[in-house]
Amino acid sequence: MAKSSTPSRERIVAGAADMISRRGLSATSIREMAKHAKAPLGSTYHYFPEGKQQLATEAVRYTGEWVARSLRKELEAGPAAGLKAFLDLWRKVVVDSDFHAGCPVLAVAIEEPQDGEIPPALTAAAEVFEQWETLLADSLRAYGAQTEQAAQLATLTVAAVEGTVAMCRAKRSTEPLDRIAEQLLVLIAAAAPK
Amino acid sequence: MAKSSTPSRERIVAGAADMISRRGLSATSIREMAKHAKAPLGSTYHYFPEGKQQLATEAVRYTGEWVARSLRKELEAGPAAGLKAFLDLWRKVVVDSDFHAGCPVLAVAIEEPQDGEIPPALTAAAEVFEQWETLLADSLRAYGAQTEQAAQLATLTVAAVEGTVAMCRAKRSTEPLDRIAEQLLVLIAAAAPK
DNA sequence: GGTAGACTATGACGAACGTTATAGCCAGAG
DNA sequence: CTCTGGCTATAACGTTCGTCATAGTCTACC
Repeated sequence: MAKSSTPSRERIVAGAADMISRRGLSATSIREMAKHAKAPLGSTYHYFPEGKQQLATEAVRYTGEWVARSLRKELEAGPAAGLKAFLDLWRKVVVDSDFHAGCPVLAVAIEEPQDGEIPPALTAAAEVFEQWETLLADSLRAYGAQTEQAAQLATLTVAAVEGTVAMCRAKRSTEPLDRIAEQLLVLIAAAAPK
Repeated sequence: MAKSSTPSRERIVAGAADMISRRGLSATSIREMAKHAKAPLGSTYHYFPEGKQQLATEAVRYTGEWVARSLRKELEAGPAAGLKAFLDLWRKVVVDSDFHAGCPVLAVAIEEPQDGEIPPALTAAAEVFEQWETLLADSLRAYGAQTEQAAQLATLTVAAVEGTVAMCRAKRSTEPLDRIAEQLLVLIAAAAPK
């Protein structure tokens, strides 16, 4: 008992994140998530008793932490290095999946809440975006950027990368990523001189 | 006969674009699209015999042309005016829908092709992005921007706005749009001085 | 006024959906 | 050994999905 850290549970979450990033939340069925993680369907409802919403929420947070970890590490070398890592990470996701996968956080963010209630997965997506922005903005400020400028630039960076990943998938090319990389690197160099 | 320009057909396409922008493509059923346009289900298969994919493709192109029209008009006053119109247009979509609607082109762009085939709706999304970028880039060049710089800035703008619209929905706030607006306006003013 | 062809109404098809229930397995504690 | 409780296996529930077929209505021209 109390042995709730079975590798099976994390495998389901990681697999769910991958599938959501490819097909979107509502096009991904719980049966497929289970099969993709080689777990029985019953297990998903055992680990995630609140069903699909809970699984989606955890997948978003899982991705958020995965990216944040890389971001935190590379930002130690300054905001430009952090941005490069951010760009490379998403480029790898897109290329390795042959333009099939993207960002699961974005995929969840654009699904409409149909009740009056705001689904927890959407709130989680907002928090993940906020977290990424804060990491970037803090680093920019630490390297000399003005407070307001840092916040604006961080938002621009996260939004542009998210949008560009989607554009790369549609165009089946990484050229959009290459283009915004140049622009963002210049911007960051100018805003955070030291 | 030959009276294929019934208002009913366009109503279905416009309604489909709206619904796709809210819930994504696969979460939007043909039955709901028909009901939303007050058209019978049979009519959708009469007007769009290739089914859901055709309807999605036309919805993407419809939105693409709607935005391009506004863009072309406002860009006559220069790239800064065009950008402002682009931002305002999407801000209006997000606010008027109480953060429920976004961009249907983005929604279609992030759906995985499950066969080896690339669905026509995805190709249409790529073309729409390309069209918006070209409109912006041409205007930037006409006002003095370098060729390469103009292309990069146009891609950054479209991608950032698309990503920001999604962020605004998740956060239920227009603040991200306000932030990137400032940054992009400065960028464009610097790149296209006259 | 009759006939053709554009549109609508209705219902059905198999498949897949999210979710739940129940019975079985199989480790470790007593 | 027995027993408990975490996990699995299997089947079923009601609903909705995309798509198709068919019969009916309506309108515009000859």
